[in-house]
Amino acid sequence: MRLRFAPSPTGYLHIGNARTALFNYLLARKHRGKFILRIEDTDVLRSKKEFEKGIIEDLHWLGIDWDEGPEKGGDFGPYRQSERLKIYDAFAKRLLKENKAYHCYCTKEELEQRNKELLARGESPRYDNRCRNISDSQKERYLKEGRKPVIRFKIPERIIEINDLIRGRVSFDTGLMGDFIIIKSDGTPAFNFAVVVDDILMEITTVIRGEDHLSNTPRHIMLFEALKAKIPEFAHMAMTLGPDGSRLSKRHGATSVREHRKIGILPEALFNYLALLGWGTKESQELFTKEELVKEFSLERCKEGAAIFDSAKLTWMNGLYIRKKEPEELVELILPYLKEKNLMHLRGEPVGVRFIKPETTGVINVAPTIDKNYLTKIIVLERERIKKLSEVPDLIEYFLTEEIKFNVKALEILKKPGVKEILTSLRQELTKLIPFSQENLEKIIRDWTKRNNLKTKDVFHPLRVAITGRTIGPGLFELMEVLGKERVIKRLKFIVNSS
RNA sequence: GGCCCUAUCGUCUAGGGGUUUAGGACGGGUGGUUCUCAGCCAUCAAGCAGGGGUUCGAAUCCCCUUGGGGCUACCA
Repeated sequence: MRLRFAPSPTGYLHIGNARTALFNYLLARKHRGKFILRIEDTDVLRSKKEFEKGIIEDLHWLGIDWDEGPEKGGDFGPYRQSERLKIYDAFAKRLLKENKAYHCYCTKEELEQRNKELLARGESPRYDNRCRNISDSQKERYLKEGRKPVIRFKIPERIIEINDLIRGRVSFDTGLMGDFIIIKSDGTPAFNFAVVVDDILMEITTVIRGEDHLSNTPRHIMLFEALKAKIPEFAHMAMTLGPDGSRLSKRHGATSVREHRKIGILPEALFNYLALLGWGTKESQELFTKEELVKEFSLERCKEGAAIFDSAKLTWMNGLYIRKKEPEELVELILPYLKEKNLMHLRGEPVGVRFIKPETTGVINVAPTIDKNYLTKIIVLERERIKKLSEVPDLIEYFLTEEIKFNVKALEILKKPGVKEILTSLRQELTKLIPFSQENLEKIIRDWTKRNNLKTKDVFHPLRVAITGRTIGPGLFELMEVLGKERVIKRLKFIVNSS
């Protein structure tokens, strides 16, 4: 079994394409077949090397690997269509010779004009095959005019039936189609031709692709037949839609794998989530490891209807995977985000984290160095609140800056009558405390609260706000222990002394 | 316009003629745990697009309508 994923490097890896790649990958691995990456870069204008690189990186990041491909090599290469131009040319010549294709001299403008007229008359816009039997003199005249011909495939009129692995029998009447272009006037192959030639030569046995290619499949089948090649099996998977049910596009937010990676979605989460889009098990299982998916996946269980990409569910799943990670690993994953927000400063090995003032620009105001140990402790406290890695800097900022910011709600709480007195008294109590441990803190603060006939709520909350600047966060005592005596006292002092 | 695909809670889905008062998950509501948030636990609301058939019986099979998507490009 040989499967392939054939992206066009005209942009970064789209979520929908990533899902196509994933399904191909899963099936290939399940059946211990070969998975091939082929770059369809015949659109010279839009294709960019940078995107090819990006797609390869993103696939790897997602956890998808392949057996043959442009960087990897293989016995069926080259795997970049731009490097196979001679091959397409030879196949086109063969069709020409066998009278299964012909040169067409119509210009883009002429075609456009004719289609417009057809449409105006209420007829179907399509090529009228007029160059099929063009005379030699006419041909010469066109050539003299400087027209560059395209090569069109001569469509045999008949009914073509596809036995799609996902949607069953689908039939098309080729009599309704016009002869289509296989070689463009610049000599490069049209998509419909290049795919077929490549799938033949790369001995692809199963083609899994998006439903947008279903209507192209009869054209492909005609070409396979004309070239006397074995026709592969086809499976057309339903499209991935945006929240409003239209095609997933930029206006729906993050649509590329890269963007998701950037906002801190874990590859395992995206992998798992994507698999669930248009596929599911009898048990409606939600969480799968890669190995489980390879084992469980099947085309028979793919849904025919399109699926809407739900980022809320992805986010939920991401939180789940984050909570499953070891704190040490999470710290490593978070480092780039902290760096980006200027919340840490990397220096040599091992990586050290230093305090800096949040609004520092230019010269970094060096503060006490803290290490990954400290970060790990922080992450342990905050882990269950993390949904995306990009949220972490904001979540843990008050652990990493000397001066903390107070939000509006926090300020309101600090302004309440009696709060300052409570904090003043509490500060004295805490100054004496050794060791500054969670257990110790809880005991002494609870005792103090009881002794003063106060409700825990009226003590704990202001205390939290005073030392973190915010009303939400991890458990108060564990938070205080991690923050450390020095910082806690300093922050309390700041509040108490301010008017 | 023509052709093709498609349709179960807001979303992802289970269901493939009777076992279904249509199950699970996300999201939402409520309650509990708790200084807060998150998490966890409990709980609630929410759906077979509409209309015809077939059948003793239909979410499940067929047809039509409607909605959505795709192809109809010298894009892929």
